Amino acid sequence: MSNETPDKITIADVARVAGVSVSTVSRVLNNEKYVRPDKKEAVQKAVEKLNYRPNVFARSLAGDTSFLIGLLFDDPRGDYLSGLLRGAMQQCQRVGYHLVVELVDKETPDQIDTFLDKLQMSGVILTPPVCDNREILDALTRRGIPTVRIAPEVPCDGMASIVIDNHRAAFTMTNYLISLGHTDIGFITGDTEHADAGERLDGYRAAMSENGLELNPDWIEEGGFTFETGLDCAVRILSRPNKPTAIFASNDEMAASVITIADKFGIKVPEELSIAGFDDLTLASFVCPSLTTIHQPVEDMAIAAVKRLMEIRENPNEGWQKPTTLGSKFVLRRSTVAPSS
Amino acid sequence: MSNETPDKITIADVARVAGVSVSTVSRVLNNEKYVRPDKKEAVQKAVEKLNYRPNVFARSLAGDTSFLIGLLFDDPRGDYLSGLLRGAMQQCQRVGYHLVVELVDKETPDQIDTFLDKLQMSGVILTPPVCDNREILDALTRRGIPTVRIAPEVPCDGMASIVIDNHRAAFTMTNYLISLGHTDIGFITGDTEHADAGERLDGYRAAMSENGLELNPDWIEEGGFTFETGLDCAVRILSRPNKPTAIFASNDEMAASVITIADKFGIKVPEELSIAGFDDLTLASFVCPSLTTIHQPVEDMAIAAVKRLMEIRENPNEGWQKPTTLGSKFVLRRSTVAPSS
DNA sequence: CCACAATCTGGTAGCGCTATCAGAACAAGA
DNA sequence: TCTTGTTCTGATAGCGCTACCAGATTGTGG
Repeated sequence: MSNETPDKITIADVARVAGVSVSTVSRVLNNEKYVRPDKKEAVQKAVEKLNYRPNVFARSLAGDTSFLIGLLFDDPRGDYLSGLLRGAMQQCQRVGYHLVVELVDKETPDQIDTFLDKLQMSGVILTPPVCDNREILDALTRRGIPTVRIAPEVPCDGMASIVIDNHRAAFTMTNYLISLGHTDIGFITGDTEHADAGERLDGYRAAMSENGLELNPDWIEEGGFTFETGLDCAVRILSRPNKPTAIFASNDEMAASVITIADKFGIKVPEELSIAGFDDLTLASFVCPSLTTIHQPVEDMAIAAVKRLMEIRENPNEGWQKPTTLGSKFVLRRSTVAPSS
Repeated sequence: MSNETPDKITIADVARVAGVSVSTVSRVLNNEKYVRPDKKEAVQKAVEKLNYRPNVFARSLAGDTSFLIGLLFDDPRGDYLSGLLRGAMQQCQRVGYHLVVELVDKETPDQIDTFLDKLQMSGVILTPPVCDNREILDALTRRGIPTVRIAPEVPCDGMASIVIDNHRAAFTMTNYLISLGHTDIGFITGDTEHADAGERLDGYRAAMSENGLELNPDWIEEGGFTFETGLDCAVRILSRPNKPTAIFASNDEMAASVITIADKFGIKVPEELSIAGFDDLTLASFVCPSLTTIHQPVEDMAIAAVKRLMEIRENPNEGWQKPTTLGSKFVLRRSTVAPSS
């Protein structure tokens, strides 16, 4: 009846079974050099046989790595952030690390110090918008903790980052709309504070000018990456006497706003107005018509972040500040067609 | 220039400053009794002054708690799961614990053993559908790790759980539809494997019978909590010669399916067909018309889970198997109106 | 053959904390 | 006064592991 707790197996047990010293076992576990192949194998066999798992706490206390990676959030909700979480978990699992998540509350900024001091993180991943929080960046730098920022806005010396090719993606989307026959293409920007927003706008501009199309300032509105701001922009653009035949919104939420407003204005989508989004949130498939958009490889970005962290650990003195850029993907759905005229 | 790593402050430093022994400091830190108030205060002052943070690894290694709570996911995406994550992070922060998240991969089931052996979790929170995974439940039970399951389907001896009042909520919603004047009310169930699904169906049934309304089996279809299964159910119900004037779907995704299909069939929503959902996902506000639904207190459930874990630690021998039930909230939006006839 | 380096191996001192024990201080009753 | 119990305090032995050092073993060139 009594299902006793299985005896704790320590490194000493492994050493005994393998017929070596604890030092040697430790060496094998940490993949150090200077271990003879036969002993290495013996240790591995013993580990297997005893089903031994090294204790993270003891390792952390004695050594300098904790095998813990911190993932800092402002708010984990939404497709984007939870996609990052998923990717990070996957990759951590693969490399035998563990993910500790923490909310970064604006009201209690020094909690980050507590967090970093209590758990000696091996590395930290910063998600937007936390990745641009100066206090946090400083706290991390001060402690010399390897850090990777995902889609940061502002630059930060010597910190690695993972970004996507916003410019190219926006360029591709705009080009696609032009290739359908659109010449009157509106654009709704994101929050201009955000680097992504600017890059997407630039990509749109580049495609327009490269195709000899003029930008009509009446059709370019500044949104804020939210459904509400998108509504305002859509109203402004679609209230004008001359309307564009297509609108490219900087993200899916704002594209959804455009659909809503077009509906209110009695403008048929996509027949009278093509709409393109960016991000490929789940809502992009749900809205009617479903959104032609740009799919961000969110999970891959998190995976890349963890990989980057491992590289930094192994080679701390490289120049890691150059961002890693991942490619995005064009997704064709129902919200874009050739102009009707 | 050189921003030196701040000297590590240990419990010994605190002891020296406070003029007591490390034992006493430890006692204060762990809130043990048998410490004179004046010494306690001296220690607290010293902690404050030195900005001391206890090292989690040392505490875990020496003691029996790790101050880490595990949150196990099948997939963290979607409003529901990321809401849980947010709640759990919040509450952990409040009580000075930390959240370690892990993906439970079906392909590598023994990874959970590794996980549990490596990091001695103080407690574990199981999210659906992981909370019904037998292997994991066994692994946890075997180790005697305090566990709380969120919205579990199947019972499990001696394990705490957090649930919502599905029955009452479904009853309320159905009653609301009836009060509008609907008598022909269809229902789309969730995955029948899931306990939630059955309870919601029962709530609907109870309200119908209590109001003297008969159930029309033509209008009750078995879905699977997904957008796709919802589409099928909607098609089946709305293809019938006699259609209901309202459909209550067991979750928002399936309610969204009904909107889509009604649209295809040329049925006006809500004028000709009222639609109610359940869960209050973000999509409930986005779809057109926005969904009248039941809001689940997702974050609160996670908060309750962490609290429960703390209670279990403090009082391990209580009967914790009784589920904690949280109340849900009726949310009125645009998808439901009185029948037109 | 030796000298010297390169490659291995084991012993052991902690990492920072808690658990445990022995004993001090104090209170209350005989 | 001396018990007896209760409250309080400090010394110290680890928790399981890695870092470091000292020594053993092997390889290489003169």
